Amino acid sequence: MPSVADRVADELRLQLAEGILLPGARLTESTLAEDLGVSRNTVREAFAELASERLVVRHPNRGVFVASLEPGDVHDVYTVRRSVEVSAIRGGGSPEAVAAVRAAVEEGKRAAAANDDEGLGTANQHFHGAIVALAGSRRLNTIMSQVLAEMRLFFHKATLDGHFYSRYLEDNEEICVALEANELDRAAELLLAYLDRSEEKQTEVHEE
Amino acid sequence: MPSVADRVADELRLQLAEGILLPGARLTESTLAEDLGVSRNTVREAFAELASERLVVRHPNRGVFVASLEPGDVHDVYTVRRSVEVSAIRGGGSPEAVAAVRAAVEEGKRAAAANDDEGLGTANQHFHGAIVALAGSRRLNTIMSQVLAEMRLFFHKATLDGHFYSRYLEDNEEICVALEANELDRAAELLLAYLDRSEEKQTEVHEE
DNA sequence: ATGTAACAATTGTTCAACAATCCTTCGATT
DNA sequence: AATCGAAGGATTGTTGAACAATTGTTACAT
Repeated sequence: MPSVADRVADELRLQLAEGILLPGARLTESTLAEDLGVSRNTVREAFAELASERLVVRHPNRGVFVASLEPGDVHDVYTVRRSVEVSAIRGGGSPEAVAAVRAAVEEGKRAAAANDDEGLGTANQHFHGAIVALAGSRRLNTIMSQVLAEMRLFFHKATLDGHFYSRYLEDNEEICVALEANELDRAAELLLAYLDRSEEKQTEVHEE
Repeated sequence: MPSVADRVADELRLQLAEGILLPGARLTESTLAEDLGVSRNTVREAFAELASERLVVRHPNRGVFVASLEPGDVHDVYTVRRSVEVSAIRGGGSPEAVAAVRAAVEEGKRAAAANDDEGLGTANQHFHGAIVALAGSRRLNTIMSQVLAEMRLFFHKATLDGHFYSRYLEDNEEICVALEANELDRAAELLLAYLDRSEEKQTEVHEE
């Protein structure tokens, strides 16, 4: 029984992830309300949700816009990821949580075998989500899922690039193996190196 | 010129931190709107803000309530803190950022000298905020300030306890010295130990 | 070209209404 | 007496319309 505002927010989140709404685009309350068949007030509540997730930015008296990456934001996002993911993997995790990481790795392999680029991307996100889930913290999980949502929004082009994830598969496998062997320091190092490399790539892609 | 909704949210945040609104208390839209002289819709927007900060919980069709600690939440909050604070201190930081940490330590000493318990508490929060600020990440900073707001809400009683922070002063000093000497691993260890001890204490206090 | 005054469009906020949902009270039934 | 269920009241969820405040733009005068 999700509320109408929640469904509006979900719809927008979807369109943001799909790249239908591009960064910088303006979201006008009245037209959105009409298009979705809801009231302006409801749209506003949805905006409040999305703004709290940084998917959308409010310019007072000017309107809300799809969030766009400012210089330094790529680094900022990766700073959060390094903090959250590395500490999570350092703490190990329950066998089920580790199994979830493994499952994400396999999901990625299947997607690669099927030449499913989009599947590869979501599998990668599942992988990193599973890493954070190792910590078993509700709050860390929501932090991570918000960061991932931001990345979907910003790096949409990059994820469309086919072999962008190609290398990641082996990385994830290696990290997962280390994790399963309980070599946590090594796993953390690998993950950190991965994140640094990934940041570098994303920074390149985003400079144009 | 903050919006009305923002001011309502600020007012509520204040009352939450002050302990005027206690965990579990119900916040009725209509009465709040009347008391603050604003519209129900505006109150709702403020609620959306606070809910995104976990200061308040929405029970659909039932109303919003001041967030209350469920079993495991103390541990959860400290899991976030360990993740964010420890990684931040491990990365060192600019001289100005380190100076800010030092300033928070001195602020705490002054408060202790003046027997100002409340000042001791806020100084401690400044200290940990400054630690996270070492990382120079906007997102980590907002995450931390939300966590601190949660702690203010939950542990209000504890902060009223005078010598609750007494030991913390020396801890902070020691951590700060290690940081200033650029002994980052040692500083991280000290901080981690501090957090573990703090969690233990808070857990005790909260079990009644 | 520059500044300014009117103008249109959009947001911020209020108000009033109504449907949907929840909680309680009060019976009715067994 | 206890249980169940049906009204009743209260509050939330959502709508629609209105208006003030602010911004951006256009047209005009200098």
